[in-house]
Order: sequence, then C-alpha cells, then structure tokens
Amino acid sequence: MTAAMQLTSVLKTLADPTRRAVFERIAREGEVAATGLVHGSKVSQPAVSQHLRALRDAGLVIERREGRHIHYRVAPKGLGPLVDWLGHYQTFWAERFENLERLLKETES
Amino acid sequence: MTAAMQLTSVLKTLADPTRRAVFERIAREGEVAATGLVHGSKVSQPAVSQHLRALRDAGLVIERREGRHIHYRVAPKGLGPLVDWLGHYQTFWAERFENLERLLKETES
DNA sequence: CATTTATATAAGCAATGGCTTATATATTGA
DNA sequence: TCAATATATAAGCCATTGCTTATATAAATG
Repeated sequence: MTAAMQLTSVLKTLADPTRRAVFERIAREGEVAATGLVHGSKVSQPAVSQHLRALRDAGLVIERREGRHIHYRVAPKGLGPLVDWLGHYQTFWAERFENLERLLKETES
Repeated sequence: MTAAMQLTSVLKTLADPTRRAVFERIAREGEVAATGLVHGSKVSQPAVSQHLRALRDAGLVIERREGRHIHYRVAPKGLGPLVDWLGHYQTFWAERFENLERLLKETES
C-alpha cells in the first residue's frame, strides 16, 4: 500500500460526517465499546458496525476485545498520512500553524 | 455553512486521487491554466473542468481569468478547516508535529 | 444447554460520484 | 463575421456508498 493510497483511505473514511462523528466520539471518550457508540447514534447498529470497520481498515482506530464487548480507541498513528501530506503545504497554512505552535507551547508549560 | 460542512467538503474534495493530483499540481506549479492541467492528465478536458469546479467550490483553489485562459492557484485559506480540525487531535500526532516544527525552524534559518 | 447480549455479515436499495461523448458558451484574431 | 481556441455544461452510464432489515456468529450467564 503506497502512501498516496493510505492518504486516500484516510480522507475517504473521514469525509463521511456520520463516520467522522463516530471517530470524534471515540477520540473524546478515550475508549468506548461499540454498544456505547450505538446508543445516542442517529443510525442503526449495523451502520455503526460498518463505520467502525471502515475506521479500523483505514488505521484510524484500534479495537480491543473484552468478553462480548469490543472497545475502540483512536490509533495514534492513524492521522499520520494526513499530517504528513499537509506538511507539504505548510506555506498555505503557515499562519494557522503558528497558532498551533503557540498553543502547543502553552500546553507544555 | 457550518465548520463541519466545510470540513466535509474539503475532505470529500481531496479524497479523490485524480482531483487531489490536480490540486497538487496547481500547488507545485504555482499558477496554471486549465489547459496546462489537461495536458499530461489521464482524464478528459471535461473531467478536469469538473474537478476544478469542485476544488473551487471547496475553497481550495482560486481562479483568475486572463483572456481565454483561466489560471488557477491554491487558495491560501483552503486547507484551513482541515488544519483546524487536526488541531483538536494534536495528542494523536504530536510526534510528527514535532518533526514539522523542527523542519519549520530549519527552514527559517 | 438455552437464552440473552454484543457484534458482524448479507442482501437489497436509493443516492452519489466520476467518467465519457456531445454540445454549448466565451474570447480572440484573421 | 468566421474560425480557432479555451472552458463549461448536459446527459447518460456504471461503480461505489451508506443505509436499512434480516440473519448469523460469538460470548456470557441462568
């Protein structure tokens, strides 16, 4: 799998709002079981299951089985292809980058 | 248009490899006419035209008419929604971010 | 073992997407 | 005004996508 293909996979996976919402919820909650994600979701259990599979296939989340439950968390390197690609376009978002840089430094202290 | 919708638009637009290639070429060449993009493209003129429209609608490129030619360049703020969104997930790509930070500093000097 | 709970898979459907060919609309210049 | 060039739009086609309902699998528990 080439870098371009991985990037395409990440972009396509995050492009769907419902699926991105699932990802964001996993990120926010740290670790969630699939059931938890179904509750409070607009779509059905199979739909959530399909989205989780897509997120996993794209390398964006990791699953950990615990009995009947499967817990999901964000994969640390999942956003890597996206970040790397954006790195090539620094000149086009340098200003915002400065903001992030400042933010990071504030967070450190 | 909400921030989430803009992000969806940017992600969907960049998710197609052919269209992303067009964007990358515009970024690389600085300013290109549509004809220039058609030459050396795998797809037809209408296809390129459709991709350019999508890129423009997503706010990723800007067009400048000059006689019969329309020149495209990357819109500085186009990647903004993506960068902003990624900002919320710093913890998941902090390491790569450090690399970028280092790279930026090297570039400055 | 039987039932309940958690998740995945199958099948089908309507909508979307990206491409093509054909044609329309500028814009320029002879 | 006519022909050539540059780009856009229209229409149609096929593949993909996201959803649904129905069903299958897996694991825990009585």
